[in-house]
Amino acid sequence: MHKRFDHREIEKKWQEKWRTDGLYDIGERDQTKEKEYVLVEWPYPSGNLHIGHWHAFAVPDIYVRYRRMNGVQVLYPMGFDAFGLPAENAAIKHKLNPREWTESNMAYMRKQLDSMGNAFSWDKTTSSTDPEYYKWTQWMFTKFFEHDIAYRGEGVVNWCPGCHTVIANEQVQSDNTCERCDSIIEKKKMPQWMIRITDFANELIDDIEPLNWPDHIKESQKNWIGRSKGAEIDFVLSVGEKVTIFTTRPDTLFGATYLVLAPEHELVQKYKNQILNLTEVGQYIKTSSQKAEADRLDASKEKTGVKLEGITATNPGNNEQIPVYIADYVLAGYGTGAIMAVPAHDERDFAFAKKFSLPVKQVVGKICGRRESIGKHRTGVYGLLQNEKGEYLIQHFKKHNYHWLPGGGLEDGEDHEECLMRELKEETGFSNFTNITKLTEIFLDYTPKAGNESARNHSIIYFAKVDSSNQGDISLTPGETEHGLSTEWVPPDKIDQYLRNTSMEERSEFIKTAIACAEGGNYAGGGILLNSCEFDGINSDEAKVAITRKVGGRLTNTYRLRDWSIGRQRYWGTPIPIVYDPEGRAHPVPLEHLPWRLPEDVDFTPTGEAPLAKSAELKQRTEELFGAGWTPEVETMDTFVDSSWYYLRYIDNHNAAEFSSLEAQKTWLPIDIYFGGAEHNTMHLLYSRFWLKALKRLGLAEHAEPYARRVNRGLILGPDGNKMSKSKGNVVDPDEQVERVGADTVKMYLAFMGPYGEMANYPWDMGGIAGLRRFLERIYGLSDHLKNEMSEGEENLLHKTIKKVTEDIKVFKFNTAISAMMIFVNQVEKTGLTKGSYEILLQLLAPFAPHLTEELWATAGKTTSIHTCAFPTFDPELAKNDTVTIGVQINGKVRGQITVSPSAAENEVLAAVQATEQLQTRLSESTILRVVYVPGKILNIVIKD
RNA sequence: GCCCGGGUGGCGAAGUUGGUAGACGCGCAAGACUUAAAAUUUUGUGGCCGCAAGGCCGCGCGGGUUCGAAUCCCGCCCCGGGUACCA
Repeated sequence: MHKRFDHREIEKKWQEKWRTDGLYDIGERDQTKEKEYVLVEWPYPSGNLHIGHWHAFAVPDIYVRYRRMNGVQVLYPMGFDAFGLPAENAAIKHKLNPREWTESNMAYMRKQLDSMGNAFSWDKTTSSTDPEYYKWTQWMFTKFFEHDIAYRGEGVVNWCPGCHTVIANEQVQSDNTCERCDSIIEKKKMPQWMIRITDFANELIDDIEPLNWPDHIKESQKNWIGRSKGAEIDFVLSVGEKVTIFTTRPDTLFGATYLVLAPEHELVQKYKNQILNLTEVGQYIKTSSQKAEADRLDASKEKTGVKLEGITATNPGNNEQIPVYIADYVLAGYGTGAIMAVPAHDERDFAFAKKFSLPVKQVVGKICGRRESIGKHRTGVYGLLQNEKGEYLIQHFKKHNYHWLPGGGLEDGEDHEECLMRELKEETGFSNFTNITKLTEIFLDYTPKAGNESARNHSIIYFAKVDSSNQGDISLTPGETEHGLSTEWVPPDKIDQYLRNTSMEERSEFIKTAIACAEGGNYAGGGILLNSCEFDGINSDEAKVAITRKVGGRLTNTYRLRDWSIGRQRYWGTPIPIVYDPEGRAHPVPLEHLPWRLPEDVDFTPTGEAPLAKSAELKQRTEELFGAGWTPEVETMDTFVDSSWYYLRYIDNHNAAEFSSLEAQKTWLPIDIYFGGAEHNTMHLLYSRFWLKALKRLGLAEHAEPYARRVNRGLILGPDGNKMSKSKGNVVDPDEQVERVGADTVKMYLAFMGPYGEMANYPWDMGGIAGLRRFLERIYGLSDHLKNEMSEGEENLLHKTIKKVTEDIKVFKFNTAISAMMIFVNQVEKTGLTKGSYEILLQLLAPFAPHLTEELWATAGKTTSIHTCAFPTFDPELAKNDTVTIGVQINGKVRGQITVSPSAAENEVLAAVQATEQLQTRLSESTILRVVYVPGKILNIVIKD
């Protein structure tokens, strides 16, 4: 019978002791120790800690404690991101002050956070609503304003005509109506405070590469920024004005058969008197302003648009007159808000052209090729095309697990080129390849795993010269195949999909077709132009430059990323520290008047006016400080601004003279690990990365990147497997759980659910948590099993356990670390353990169950905290196994097992297998063709019956 | 729609430089203890066939490569996150 422990008493006792001892306060930087800055996303004080907060804060605490036990000075701060909409909504609903609501929430949540027993560095805390915090948010804004990083610009907002105010996307219902008044929401351009984040777009893309982040997050960030190389080209309209379009495909200029402007494009308003169908156009503009952006871009939805009657444009390539449309698949905020439409080479343009019966003119050829599977060691794709000099471009795309073989298996004495020539002859039936030259190798975007460099994906391009006398049998029309009209280049990884229905028998015919089709162009950036006057026959990459130059265009990058609109017509946020002089010019509020306090005399119920506009005190304050006729800015800042620099305040939270000294930054930055949820992988990470770069540009920061490493956690679901929500009634209250089974159990259960660094979803399971409680109870009773002598295998198991726990904590696989300790306990409960082993187990467990282990440590007679001990180390020799059981396969199927020494040689193992009665019978009547032996893993015997 | 993830027993999962699929925990079943229950404890537990030995099938679905595939390649399906004023 196990002793049960009283978690309520133990946890309370030790939390108080740790607090009075200041055990976790970080204090000054201790230069004798390595530093580590572990950051978790600061919570919004919604009023109640939920189980997701536990998952976010208590599980990384395991790592923090582990590192401290390794002698590292680990900064693990916590604070509150306390401005935001929910406080204002609660205030409106319950007629309270947002500050009171927020502060009482923070006080309550602080108690809840304390109940975790985490090793938080509370001496470094801060909160975004603290005037000493937002003072610096404001100061940085004024610096950005002075350096033109912050500016007054135009932004697109959700405008509710009913409430007469801007509303959040979240407040827009799925039918595009306002959640408060059900009016239809309109997109509206309004003057906005903007941050010039696009100025940093290149740095934000380029600096991300060296970071120790998961590739998928880097990918998300890059995609969000969406850099595309292209060109701006001016088209002259019949009204005499130029319109600048952006295109990523200037090489297709000659295929532009119409022009499309975003409905919001300024020229539409400017020349509305020239538009003959203005009523129809006006109607369309209104309708599209009422559509969500995602709907406008939805490729599956039918394209809409209206022709601007009375206006045409001149294609600067060929001087053709082409019609001008407005269509909402073109966005005002991307590129220049105007495009040249090339239906032959853009899917969206093609769909639009089909609907409006516009001409489609192809100006590059199409992809040709076929998937091959020849012989044992290769599979690949050939693409062939011909340029104007009568040369064939042959592309061979190859993906193989073992190694890359250009063109396939080399025969004796053959080099790569000879090999490819031979195979091309065999495969195509053409015998007239006379010369073949490797042009270039392309490494596809793929990172080889360590030690396996040969396995990367290649594409290799060869030029093959062909005797031109033998081309009579190639005659097909470019652009036409059984696959229909091609409207885009097909990238290498889509070739399989494109060609999958082609059978092996058609091979020779297909490749002939491919060669013929290739008279037009190709894919992968090397296309050849058609129907483009003097550019015919030129490679499309060259044509991009040449055509842009010819028509006076400019090669540019454009970004999907838009400048950051930070103004909010809300009360509960950091006031934008700007005042306007009587002439309406904006001036930053100088440092001596910061913090520019949020006024208290405000009615924040929505009336259509920004809440701060209603403050008499703010008006008066402005006039007093700056003079009569001066007026305050009445907008507050997006809360993403507050959370863009909180990690800088943590490290210097009492500094009254600076937001964060360079000294503190040198000491603590960069953040070594930033734990957080996937929901912040794009916007928050991008904004905060930007913020530091902007500070650095102004000489206010030391580093260019804040987060050296990013780790995502999964999501905790309700017991029913759905996302927790009050309406579903599946919310798990952590306080109840802690009361019932204790903080250590809750923490360990969350750690045990699955690997921490993976973005899976984990349903909460009441039975599962009971299992962890049982485990801790067994630990509590383990001192009954103490004995003086080591049992057989105890030392080996102990060292294996230390090894496993150590290795797993380092990679945040707390689940398997716990499982290793369970295996240890399962064993020693049967055989007993020495006091030494027992104490090491407690130390291993200390980061996971800090209260219980501290209690047992004290019970064992120790007078100092277990959390100040060094983490146990293992001896690799003692952790080794002297035998290993491997699987025996026959023709790839497992037919038995055999226990051998890990270092046994293949012939020894094979002999042992042949001596085994059970396997002998299977082997005796057969011929062994091949034996594959992987030491420590398997022995596979390939036989023929 | 677009971008990024995830999918392995009844459940959470382990196992990924390709090498015995299901460690550990939950649940379930049977036994011990108990007047009984709870708690505790022992044993068993992927599915199908078989008394057993053993066999066949199994990692969302369909193909492929390989002596060998959860793992690599191609094509799909379902679920989750983000989508710029929720934080």
